[in-house]
Amino acid sequence: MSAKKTATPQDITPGIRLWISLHGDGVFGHGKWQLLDAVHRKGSLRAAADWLGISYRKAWGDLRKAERALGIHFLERHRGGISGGESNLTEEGRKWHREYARFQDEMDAEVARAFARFRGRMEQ
Amino acid sequence: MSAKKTATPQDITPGIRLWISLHGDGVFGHGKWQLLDAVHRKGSLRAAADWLGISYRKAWGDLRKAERALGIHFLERHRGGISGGESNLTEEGRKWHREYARFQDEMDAEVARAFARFRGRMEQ
DNA sequence: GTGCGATATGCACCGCAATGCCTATCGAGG
DNA sequence: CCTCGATAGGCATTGCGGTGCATATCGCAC
Repeated sequence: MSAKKTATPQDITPGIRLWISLHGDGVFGHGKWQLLDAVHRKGSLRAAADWLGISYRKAWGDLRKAERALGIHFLERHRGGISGGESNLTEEGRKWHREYARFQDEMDAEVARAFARFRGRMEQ
Repeated sequence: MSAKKTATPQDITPGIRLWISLHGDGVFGHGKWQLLDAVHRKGSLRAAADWLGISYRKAWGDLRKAERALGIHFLERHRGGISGGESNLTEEGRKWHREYARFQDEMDAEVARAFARFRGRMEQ
């Protein structure tokens, strides 16, 4: 082991959380993106919630909040039918899903760079 | 008013939160930076807490957590004396205070740029 | 050696957001 | 027309971070 107590160990990592606010409060972030992502691949909000390990109640509430705040319909919902119902991303939903991911990815890469510089400055 | 419900209004803004983790949990972020900042200009932890509008209890606990986790002494504490005591940033504390601010500033600038690109992609 | 005000720390309590429980409603299919 | 499973949503509960309270210790000045 390298043995030190004062310096910056290797398991110090940067954290970042991004979101999009309307009038100051967050209405879309990583959690809701994951939800869109899960719906996209599962075909229903319920299956998406189960897949993510969160309650349907929360998933539904979160999505509603985002849709109301942004005035966007992310999902095309269908109730009833033999399967009980289903949900899929709308055209605009897919667009958000795709572009937000890119936004997040760009920032993830950037935080790694900025943190490396920070660390460089600290260790001299 | 511009009148729309589906598009992206002008008061949609990006949010970002940065922090530094050790073994996965955050030990230093904006809150603790503000604390260092307040101590720097006030000269005591108590005055800093009052200045920030948080309880001394919390300020003290937060700082202790960060110091223990990182193995760094941010403050040089003095108990007793006619004034009761005081605290000031150590050399290393000032360095963190300065460099973390730069790290944060760089990311703030970056998120503005990335979000502008995101918005540009969305409105076409 | 007494008083004062800040550091130091445990513990009990409180407020609010997240979590979960329960119920209603919908509609294709048999 | 009844079943089934998912959407829809009200409402009770809980979990946890922050606040407050209490107590101890320190050391300079008087």
